Amino acid sequence: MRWVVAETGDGGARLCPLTQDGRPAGPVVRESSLAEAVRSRPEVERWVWRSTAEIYRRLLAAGVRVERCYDVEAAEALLIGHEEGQSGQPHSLAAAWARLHGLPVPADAPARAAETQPSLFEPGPVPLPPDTDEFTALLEVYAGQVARTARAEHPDRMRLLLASESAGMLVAAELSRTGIPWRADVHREVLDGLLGERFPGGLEPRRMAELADEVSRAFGESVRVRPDLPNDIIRAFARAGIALSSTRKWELQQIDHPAVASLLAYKSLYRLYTAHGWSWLQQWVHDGRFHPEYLPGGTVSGRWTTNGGGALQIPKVIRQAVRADPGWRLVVADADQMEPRVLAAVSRDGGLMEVAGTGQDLYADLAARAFGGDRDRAKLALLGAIYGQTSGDALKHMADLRRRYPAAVAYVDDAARAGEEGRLVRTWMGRTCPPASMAPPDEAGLPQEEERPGGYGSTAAARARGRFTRNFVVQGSAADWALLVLAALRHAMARAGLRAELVFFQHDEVIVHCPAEEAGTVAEAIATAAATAGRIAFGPTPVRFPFTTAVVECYADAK
DNA sequence: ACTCCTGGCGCC
DNA sequence: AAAGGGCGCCAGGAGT
Repeated sequence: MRWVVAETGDGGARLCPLTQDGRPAGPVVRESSLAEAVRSRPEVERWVWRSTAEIYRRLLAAGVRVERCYDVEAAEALLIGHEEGQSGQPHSLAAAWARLHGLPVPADAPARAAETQPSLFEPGPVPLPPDTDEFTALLEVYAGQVARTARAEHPDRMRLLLASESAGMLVAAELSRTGIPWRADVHREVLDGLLGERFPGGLEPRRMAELADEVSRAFGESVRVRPDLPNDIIRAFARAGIALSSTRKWELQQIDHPAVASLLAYKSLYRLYTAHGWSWLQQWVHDGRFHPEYLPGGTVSGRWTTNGGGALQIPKVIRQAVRADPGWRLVVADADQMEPRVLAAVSRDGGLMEVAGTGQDLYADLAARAFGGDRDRAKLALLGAIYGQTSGDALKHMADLRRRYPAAVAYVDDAARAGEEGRLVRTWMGRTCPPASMAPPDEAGLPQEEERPGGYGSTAAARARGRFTRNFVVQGSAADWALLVLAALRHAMARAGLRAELVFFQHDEVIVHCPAEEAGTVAEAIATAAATAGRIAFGPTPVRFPFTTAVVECYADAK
């Protein structure tokens, strides 16, 4: 049975059981401790509450684990996007309640700044009107959501999406609390080795200063050229007779000039220094763990983001600092060619399903069947189809692909056309892209083309939106599937009573930290979770979702 | 002092 | 060889 629970502000809670359609199925109980109220009711199948990030954080701190929940604010975001194409509209309980009653909708609270220490000025939830209590509002909004879900385009898939988004919220809260094992001493060794020693007074570390000098010298001028200022670099190359439109790496690599090598080396170190240097370590790693704050559904496509710490952009060289505890291992598992396999499953293209029905390297298989054995070309073609690439050999490859896998290409082409015409697209489970009017894509620098009324016409903006929606249906459906993997893995690990802990998630990759003797069981659980997720998300499908799994002591050794 | 924007690059 | 989708983060610079 489902129960709804709301905090009362004094550490207590109000709660009651719910009927199938979301109305009270018993008396409302008031308890003095939220944690005790939940802990003492293990028979509750799913807890309905306002916000997992807030309530579950407190429950975890009190040592209370929950198996399933329904996050009303997360559900509101998905439902409002599905119904009205208003992704990004306010989705707080207060906003949902106001919409229900036809009242002015309050804005969401601003995103909390990333901080390692709790702030004195936690913004807290968006307040309800003074004469409305949270419990009542929660009941009304939830019952409304149950009814709205039944009216979705695919109610069963929408229910699944709401449940898995909520599961993601539970996983995120647990991940943030657990953190990633992080050896600050190893991290410092890497920094010392690559960047050299630091000097007092906020100066650049030695190696960066040396490279900056080399860059200046290579231009052979008396003026100093600062490699961290793109304008400086472009002007210096211009004086040397080389015209650049930017200082991007791929553009610099094209030119022949003695400054290029040092400049590229500097940029690489600069990046490391600013993004994952000593101050990052100081700010984010405590007691041997890195605790990023995960935000499930932080992107429109359903991928997660993190708030501060850049947890989803950990550079390869820094991964040496991620080490298992003594006697423990890291089980590092990433889904093989997740997005092409998802495309096969959602488009139901016969040929592509057949290729994706093997556990083998999908690109190699694809290459053997359609690209004369050229794996790189096959990979490029398929990713180009998903990303909307239009240049280079992409168009020629698209033609090959379209002949061979017509339904798959038609699926993404349809999504692109919908986007260009200003329509909405959805993932397989019903996550919906933002409406065209909200975020008109902007292709700065391109000549403006005539715009037809009522849409983008065939402008650069229209094509950009087409690329976005083309990608959305694949990336988003993959994100939906990944949520189900996480949920299934979480349940399996809990059922098995392991000491293993999930410590990292990044789009198509999970890391589990576990005693060495549990590693085999964990690896099996991941494979099972992947298959389960595929079946639940897409129904019966020949498509397989293999993971590459490595059992290592150090994250850097996984690939 | 602050906020916002941009360039660049890390990850998927 | 060339530059397509989603992000976060940092530093510098412009604007206030």
